Parts: sequence; C-alpha cells; structure tokens
Amino acid sequence: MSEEKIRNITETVKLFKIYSDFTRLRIIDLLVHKEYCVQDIADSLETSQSAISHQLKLLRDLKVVKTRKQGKQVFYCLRDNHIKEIFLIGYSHATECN
Amino acid sequence: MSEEKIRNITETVKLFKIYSDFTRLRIIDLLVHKEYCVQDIADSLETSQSAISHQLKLLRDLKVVKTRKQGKQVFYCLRDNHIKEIFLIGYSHATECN
DNA sequence: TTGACATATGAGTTATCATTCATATATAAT
DNA sequence: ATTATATATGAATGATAACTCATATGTCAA
Repeated sequence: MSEEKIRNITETVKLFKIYSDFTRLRIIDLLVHKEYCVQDIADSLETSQSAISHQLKLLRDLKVVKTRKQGKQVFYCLRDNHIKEIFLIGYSHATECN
Repeated sequence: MSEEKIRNITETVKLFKIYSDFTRLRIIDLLVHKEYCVQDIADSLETSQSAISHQLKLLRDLKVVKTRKQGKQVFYCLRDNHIKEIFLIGYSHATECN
C-alpha cells in the first residue's frame, strides 16, 4: 500500500470521524437547516453548554463550521456543502431500510 | 428532536463509525476491488492476523462483509454496494483537494 | 492420529475521546 | 463599575474500543 494511499485513507478516516459521534452529528443535522447560536443548540439537544462548546471547537478546528458573532452570541453554520452532502448521503443510506 | 429522528441519527452514527478506523477502512479499501483471505489482508496491511480477525468479526457482525470458506482459508468480500458507494464518496471528498 | 497451517476469540492493557466541573473571557445592561 | 449573560476552555474522569498475547477451533496432509 503506497504512501499516498495511506495518506488518503488517513484523511478519509478523519472525514468519517467527524460524523461518528452522536452529539456532533446532531449538531450537524441542526446546522444543515440554518445557523444556530450555542445555547440554542444546547437546548435543542438537551446537552450541556460546555459539551456543545467543546464539540463546536472541534468542528471549528476541522473547518466544518464557521461562526458569526452578534453581541454576546456566537452563531454557527456549516462552512460548505460537502459536509451537508456527505451527511445526507449517510443519513439516507442508514435510514432507507425502514 | 423526535424519537424517530434520534433513532435515525443513531443509525447514521453507527454507519459512519464503520469507516472511522484506519484498519477497517484499509480492509474495506482492499475489498472494494476483490475478495481476500484473512492472511492476505494482514500481509497487505502489515498488521497482525489477530487484529485483522477482530476487525473482520466486527464487520461480519455489522453485515458489512460476507465470507466464503475454501479449505483452511476464509475469503471475505463486501456484502453489497452501499458500503462501497459510501466509501468512495468519502474517499473522493477527502482527497479531492490535492 | 498427529502435526502443520489458517482463522477465531477471550482477557488484559492502553490510548483515545466525550463529558463534567470549575473557571476564564467577552459583551451588554443598569 | 458592577452585574448578568453567552461562550470558551483546561483538567480530571469515565467509557469505549483497538491492539496484543495466549490459546482455541477447524481443516488438511502425511
């Protein structure tokens, strides 16, 4: 297995890991539709503000989301359509056998 | 967030987790092209037979792969095209920015 | 049936990572 | 300036899961 192949597989693993956590995937699911501020995400998901903030930091570092500050609040949205596309493909594959 | 939505997200997380490990993804990458027996996978990936067998069991339990026994060897291949499709989509998204 | 080979698997160890808790930072309102 | 609100973050904890090691199981050959 070539060095480049290994790099590519490594990158692909990183990509899939983004979607492999319940909290993160619910955040992404919310942001597919519109932007949200931190507390609204936390409320929607019935999860602590801290846990959400930690995951949002992760998603920020991975360039998955971008932010817009408005007063005291910080609004998050998906950075581009790739994230949304892969989420929707995975979601439909995972749920189509019902 | 509805009960059904939570079930769907949970299933989607499970799906993405399949692809979220370096060893498993390299196994899937091999099996995209053709069937392999356990030792050939282990040799290709320079990973112990035990580690490979453990991951193959996982993939079997998740209905990702199916097996064919031939003498002492067991050949593994992908069970259907869904797995391959999602892998290829993720792979191309992860590697297209080069 | 004994030995050699291929694969499977249980137990133990270790590393990763998501969460909590406490607290820091930043902004707005009074 | 002080207080309240929104968000961020470091450290500690706990859970998950991948790997190793030892060994079991299954199959073939002699």
